[in-house]
Amino acid sequence: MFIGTYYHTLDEKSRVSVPKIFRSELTPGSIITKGLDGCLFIFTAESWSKLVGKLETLPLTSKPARDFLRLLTYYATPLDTDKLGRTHLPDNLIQTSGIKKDVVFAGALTRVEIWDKHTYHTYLDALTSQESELSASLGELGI
Amino acid sequence: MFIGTYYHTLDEKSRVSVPKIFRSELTPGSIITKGLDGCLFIFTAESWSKLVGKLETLPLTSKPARDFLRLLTYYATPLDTDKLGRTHLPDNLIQTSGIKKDVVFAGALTRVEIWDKHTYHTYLDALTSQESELSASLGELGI
DNA sequence: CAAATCAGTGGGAAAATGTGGGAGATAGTC
DNA sequence: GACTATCTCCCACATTTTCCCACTGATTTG
Repeated sequence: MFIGTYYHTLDEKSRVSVPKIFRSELTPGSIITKGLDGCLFIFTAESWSKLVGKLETLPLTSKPARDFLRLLTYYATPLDTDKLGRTHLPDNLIQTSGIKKDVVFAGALTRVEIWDKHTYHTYLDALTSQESELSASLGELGI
Repeated sequence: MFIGTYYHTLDEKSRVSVPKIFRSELTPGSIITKGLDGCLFIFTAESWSKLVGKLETLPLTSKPARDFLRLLTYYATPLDTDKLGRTHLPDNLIQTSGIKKDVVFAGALTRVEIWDKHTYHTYLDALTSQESELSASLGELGI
């Protein structure tokens, strides 16, 4: 289970430290790819294969299904870290997420999300102002 | 069952003592996260895992679902205490709750709530003046 | 009323983590 | 075949975090 928010920096070699407490769960086989709302997703091997299982059932004839599948798979790359727990971010992932230097890792239960710091705060500010509407609408889910 | 109100102070290292009588129920696995109305929630391990079970069923494709999930998980952090019963509050929780130095722990049956002292009193004053309207609207809930 | 114990606060030291830089190896090109 | 550029691995330093100890104030008991 991934929770919490952690700040790190991208160095000149496009390396970034994976937060220490996430490492034990992000075993080899984890996949990093383009996410939704402007962030990147890191899936564990397990949650990735669950997602792939669902994607494979989508009909080839549905354009939104093809688009969604491509978004996830085109950008996907294995997450491998060096001895000190840093991973290399490919250029296409850096560009699509708008990551500059300051990076935010945020836990979202089954996945880790990576944000550019500025994008993250913009997103979170918007979220906070919708807080009451959100909690009201999800009260309907029995939460 | 958590009841009562207790005052403590945040030190320069962002540590705060958990009220003694709450500790036995706040076993390892308890989670602090952003609450509603400006306070923080401490969930017991049990109530948190119930919540997680529901959150994990939310579809990845729903924007409101992603938003709500992030609101809860991004701010979440394990409540672990040092040998003297203090816990560390991460910066994002301090900022979002407006906690300065004086902190209020308040029991709310299944959870503990943490307030900035000033925010707490402002909230409570407003509450007191609405008492009669409140009791009226609660009639609708069958209480 | 006094003494002792317990809870809360503050500070200091040691360990661990994050960041930057450098060296070596590999691959591609001229 | 050699040179250059890129990528990967490794090491060291600095900062942050965590653990431990001591003091103060309050409450309870003898």
